[in-house]
Amino acid sequence: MRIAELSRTSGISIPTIKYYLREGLLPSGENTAPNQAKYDQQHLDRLSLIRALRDGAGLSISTIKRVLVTMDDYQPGQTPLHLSIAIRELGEPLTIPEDEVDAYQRAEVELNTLTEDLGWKVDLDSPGHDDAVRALVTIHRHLPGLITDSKQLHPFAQAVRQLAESEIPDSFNPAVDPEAVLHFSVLGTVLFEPIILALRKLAHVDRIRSTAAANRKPTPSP
Amino acid sequence: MRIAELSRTSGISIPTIKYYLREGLLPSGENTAPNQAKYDQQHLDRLSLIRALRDGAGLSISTIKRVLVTMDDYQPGQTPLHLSIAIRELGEPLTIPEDEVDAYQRAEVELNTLTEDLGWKVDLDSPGHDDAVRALVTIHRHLPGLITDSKQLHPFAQAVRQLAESEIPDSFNPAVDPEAVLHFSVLGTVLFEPIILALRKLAHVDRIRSTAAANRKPTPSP
DNA sequence: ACAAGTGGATACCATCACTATCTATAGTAG
DNA sequence: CTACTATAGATAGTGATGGTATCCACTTGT
Repeated sequence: MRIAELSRTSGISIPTIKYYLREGLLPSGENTAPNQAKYDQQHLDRLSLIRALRDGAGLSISTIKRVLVTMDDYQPGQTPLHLSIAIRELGEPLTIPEDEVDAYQRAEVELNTLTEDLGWKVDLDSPGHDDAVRALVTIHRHLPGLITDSKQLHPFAQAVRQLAESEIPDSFNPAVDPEAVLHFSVLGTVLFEPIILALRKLAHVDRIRSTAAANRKPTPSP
Repeated sequence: MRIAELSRTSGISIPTIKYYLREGLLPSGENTAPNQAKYDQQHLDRLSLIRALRDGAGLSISTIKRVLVTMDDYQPGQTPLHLSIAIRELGEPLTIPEDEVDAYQRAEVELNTLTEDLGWKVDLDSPGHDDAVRALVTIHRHLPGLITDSKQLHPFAQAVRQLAESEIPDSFNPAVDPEAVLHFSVLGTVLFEPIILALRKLAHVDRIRSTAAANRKPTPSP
């Protein structure tokens, strides 16, 4: 198909498609002449993936590019590691301002303690590691004293682990069609994020209403 | 204190402070002359809150403004409702493109079914409602057929509820210093979001490594 | 008296994610 | 063949965002 059809089918304007081509998010079509190229289903799929990453978690074009490049690196036979690497690219790489090295170091130690206490098999290269460190630093900066001991995070982290268990059942086996798993995992990681955050807010509301109702009855005369 | 000290203490440049003043995020200082004003601890607190909302969840200036304006509306005695309203402002208001009305309607029905099934006491005005609808629409668009029945989300939603329970203990009582609760709730909602998402990724890694290890042993000869 | 600091207004700037235009050429209907 | 539209690739422009920078007529501190 030619670019006009690609645009019509995907619902993305031609200038935008050209922009994605320039930025290296979309591979060029196969040239049939210096100013003619043909595109196929792969290009449609790629455009759909780009939009999903953008709409789902509002990823920037440069982050999407990193993810896609890593996904394209995939060679059959290297699944579990590669899957991690691709998902790690969803976060921004950690850059530590020189005047805050120790804040980051403390956060990193805190995170290591937490994951070791819980027995999680993760390491510094795992996706989420850098994001967690960054988030801990931000919390300590803006709510200092809230977390004085990483043990305080245990119930919280265990609840998040429950969440992960509900997403990845015991039967999960990445050996089945690794490429599909890669695609689905990246997309699932991103598309469920907003749902989690939204449901969390709803659960908070329910929780506050429930505890308020429960607290009202036992203490009718304060 | 004067603006130079406000800037030094908060670590935010004078032009940026003036920008926040212009945008209505920061109230003006008390004028002592046509070109002199004095600022106090409230302004420092406000600047810190602005940065927390920005750094924590990357909220836009306009969203932060909406949140702050709502928080400022607070009148003693109206806590639980007001708390909800302030937190609802953390999300973008829902605007439905006219050509997708039914996709949004279906998502809304799906969400209502889910919360009713689970017995959550929430309504259309609850914080998270609009975000959840938006997120469901995005999932259906990019992974059509993944969720055919809202019951599929039950384990997932229950896990999120566990999370909320770990954050809001049974003893939670908003009657104690409502203003502090408001401040803390808004900040907590935002600052824990990146931690949740990061820990989720780490939990995924652990889960995949664990299930991979478990699956390897029972099937030594495929 | 005078340098340094201030509030308020306005202009400017860099980044981001597109969007538009231009040119030389290719496909295509009559 | 002609006339027309479509195309690749290059370059330039746009609107929104989140600040910076400059200017002015003043105060303030010394």
